[in-house]
Amino acid sequence: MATNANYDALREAIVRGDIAPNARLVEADISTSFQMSRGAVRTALIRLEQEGLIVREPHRGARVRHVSDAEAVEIIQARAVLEGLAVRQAAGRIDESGSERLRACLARQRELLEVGDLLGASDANADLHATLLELSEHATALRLIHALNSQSVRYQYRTILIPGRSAASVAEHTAIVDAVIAGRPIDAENAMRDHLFNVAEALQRGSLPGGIDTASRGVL
Amino acid sequence: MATNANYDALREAIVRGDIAPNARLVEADISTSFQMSRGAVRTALIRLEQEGLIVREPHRGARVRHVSDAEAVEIIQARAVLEGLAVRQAAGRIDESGSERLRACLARQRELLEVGDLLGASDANADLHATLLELSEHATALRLIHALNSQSVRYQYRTILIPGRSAASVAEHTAIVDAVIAGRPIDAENAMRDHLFNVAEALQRGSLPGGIDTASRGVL
DNA sequence: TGAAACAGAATTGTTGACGATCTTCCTAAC
DNA sequence: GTTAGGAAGATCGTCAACAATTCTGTTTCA
Repeated sequence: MATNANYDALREAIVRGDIAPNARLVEADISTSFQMSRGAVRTALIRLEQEGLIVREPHRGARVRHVSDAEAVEIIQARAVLEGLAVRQAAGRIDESGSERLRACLARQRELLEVGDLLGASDANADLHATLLELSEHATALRLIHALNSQSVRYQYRTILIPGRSAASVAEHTAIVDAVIAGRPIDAENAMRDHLFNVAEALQRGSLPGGIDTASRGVL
Repeated sequence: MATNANYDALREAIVRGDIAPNARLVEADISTSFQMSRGAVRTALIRLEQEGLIVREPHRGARVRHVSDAEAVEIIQARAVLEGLAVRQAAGRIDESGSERLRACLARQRELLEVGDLLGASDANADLHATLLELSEHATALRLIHALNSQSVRYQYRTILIPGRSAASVAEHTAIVDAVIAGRPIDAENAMRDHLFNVAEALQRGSLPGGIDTASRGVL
């Protein structure tokens, strides 16, 4: 279906930050630039509003929703408990092939950090989290976390730029993976919670380099 | 705006279970029975699909999504960790008026249970949880929990019917409220988690009275 | 100069009709 | 009796036009 493909394209553009926050989304403009009918644009905007990615005011059009720093902290906290739940379940059903995948993710992230490739390390970080979630097979947690991630991509990878966080990040991830592979659900959950609450605290402390909407876009 | 009111009406009808699960939702039918244009019905269905309340198949109409027992367990687990997060924050910012409201909720539930009014106790239960969430002021957790509740209302209050759960429920709720009022975040979170994970376990054990889609509808 | 009122443009919201696609049922051939 | 084929009905998806509302720029008056 062409409509769904176009919807994904528009969604990606918003999530990736190609469209500036608070910028107006005029239906006619999107219609032309994404080559879809205005009706399709309308349904896409309704879905995006329900997903929390944009806000629509009556007769005033849609804007991409601006996520404040405080809200970003809330989102990471919610991720912390949900991903904790997920890895707890993952630790209960881990097998050899899953263990291998996790070890590979971890090794890759460690290599990239040693080379100083923060961009690559961020991607590896995302891969590791995604792999853990996939192995958990907790569909509900997965769905919620995915939605949360979409809303806060701009904040997603900034924390690794904080001096000292990258080393801590590797240690924390290692603890998580070890606990999951060893089949210790409680430890896995606590490790994941500690990890993400640390990230939230770092974000809350505001010791973040660069501007949010300009400098970090596309770089992270 | 009339459209939003109609949307809420349709949403309520689905959430309350007035429309049977897996029943077909034809746009034209809804259009007549709810006295709204087909366009309005369309937007409402799109929103409801994004909320996870219905599924829409191309050219085959919409159905209210059937939530399996396994999925209901997942939903309660997710609620457990999210409400845990919320009460943790609530315990950090509780004041005298909030404490009073919580004590009132608890007292009411206890009274109703002593009288044997399970229906009323269920409502009081919901009130207590809602009050706790409101006091937490954690907008993100609140939003997610609200969405989860909508998807699993049919399972929401069944657990209190399990022999012995009602007494346990009161004890668990008392522990939560005590910890929040005393300003002990960790204890509050653990108490809430224990409470809801107990509910999840009871549900998982399958020791539930009555059928899901017939007997319990409207009774709980 | 500044503010209020007005007109025009721009944008969203709504409606109705038409086409596309799926389902169902009937018929006919084997 | 069973199955393949097709026609009719039902339903969703799309489109264009119109109505309602908001925004913007200009004019006028104090």
